[in-house]
Amino acid sequence: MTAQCAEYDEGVPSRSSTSTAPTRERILDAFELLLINDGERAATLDAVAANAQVSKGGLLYHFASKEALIQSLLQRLRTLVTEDVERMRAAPEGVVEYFIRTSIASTDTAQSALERAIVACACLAQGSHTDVRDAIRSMQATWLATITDAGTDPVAARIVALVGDGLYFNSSMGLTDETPRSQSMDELVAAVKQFVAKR
Amino acid sequence: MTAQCAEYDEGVPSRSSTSTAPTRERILDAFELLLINDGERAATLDAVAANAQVSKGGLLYHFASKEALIQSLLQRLRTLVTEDVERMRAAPEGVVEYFIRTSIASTDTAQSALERAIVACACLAQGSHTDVRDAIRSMQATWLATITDAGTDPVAARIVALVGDGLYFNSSMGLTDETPRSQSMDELVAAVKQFVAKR
DNA sequence: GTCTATACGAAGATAGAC
DNA sequence: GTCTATCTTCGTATAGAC
Repeated sequence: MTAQCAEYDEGVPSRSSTSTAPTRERILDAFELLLINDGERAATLDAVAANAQVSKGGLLYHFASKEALIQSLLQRLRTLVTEDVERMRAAPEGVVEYFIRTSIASTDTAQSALERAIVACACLAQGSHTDVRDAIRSMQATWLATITDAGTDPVAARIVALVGDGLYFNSSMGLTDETPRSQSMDELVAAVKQFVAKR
Repeated sequence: MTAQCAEYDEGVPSRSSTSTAPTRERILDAFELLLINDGERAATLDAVAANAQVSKGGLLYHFASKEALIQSLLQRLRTLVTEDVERMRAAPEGVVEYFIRTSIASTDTAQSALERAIVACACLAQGSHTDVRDAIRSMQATWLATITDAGTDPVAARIVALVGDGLYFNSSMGLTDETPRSQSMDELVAAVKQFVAKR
């Protein structure tokens, strides 16, 4: 195992994925963005291909079917969650603050890649994609465990987790103007931490 | 205005809407249930018609287009929210407890009708239905105002609202086995109330 | 690896019979 | 009010050229 895995310009599908990233990644990014911005219904193979700047045939060379596209997105989510939990465990500001702040749109590259994957998968989860739901449930379980492992009271941990879900719910459904470093976020974080400390 | 408005067997589309309710309501119920259980993609006119036990032509007599169907669902939501806020304001257990407990699947008829409408609309809101998003945002604003009007500290109110959103997020996305009177709900309510009281 | 062309079914909507 | 065609467009997927 050498130390490559260079990741290209990964995580920055800034301009509708007109990036120089390899086709496969560009397609996955386009799929993600379509799900986030326009919902499952709009994320058709045609639309994905157009946004990734390949033909439908080109897309289907990389992902043999729509199902394959979904599975790859799920795989991306799982990888990002694993990495995130490690950062969370190591966070100097503490697990709770890290969790709350990263529950809304971030400008940090690694973090926002995760958020995009989550919101995109949440869109798919509303349909009857059992495996997508399972992945999200498993992610939530991991978060909850990480919070309680850090010594947080179980009920408080549950509330923290729900606040995070609430933030995702809002961001998966249109504009939460909020940024992770806004004043209202600071107040929210302070209040939650105060609550957790008192239990 | 006489005191009819009998509502038929409204609010109980228990068995896939095989009810005796008038066709229009049966169709709307079927649309709602399809959105909830199988997502936006599955809620096609064909599927709605089949579940409401009318033909597609019959459906389109009552609702001239899919858009009309959506608008009627939105109207139903707005009506139910208005009624709910009145109940919330008058709730003997207090605004906060009422809000938290009614944020998950209820067996109460009036309450569950609202929940169904919300979850169904949340599914639609992921697409680019601007008006659906607006309706949900307005509903959230009303709730938040009701909580703060009851004397709750603004930051605490925001946390309460987020916990509610989190509960909806989970229930809009698959099984939260939770019931409004389970032990874990009692603990959750107690903890939230304790937090609110201390601010 | 990427494209064009095409098959085929599904989804929304219309027309008109009963 | 409700039904059965029928039309059209869209979405997924395949075949085969470059």
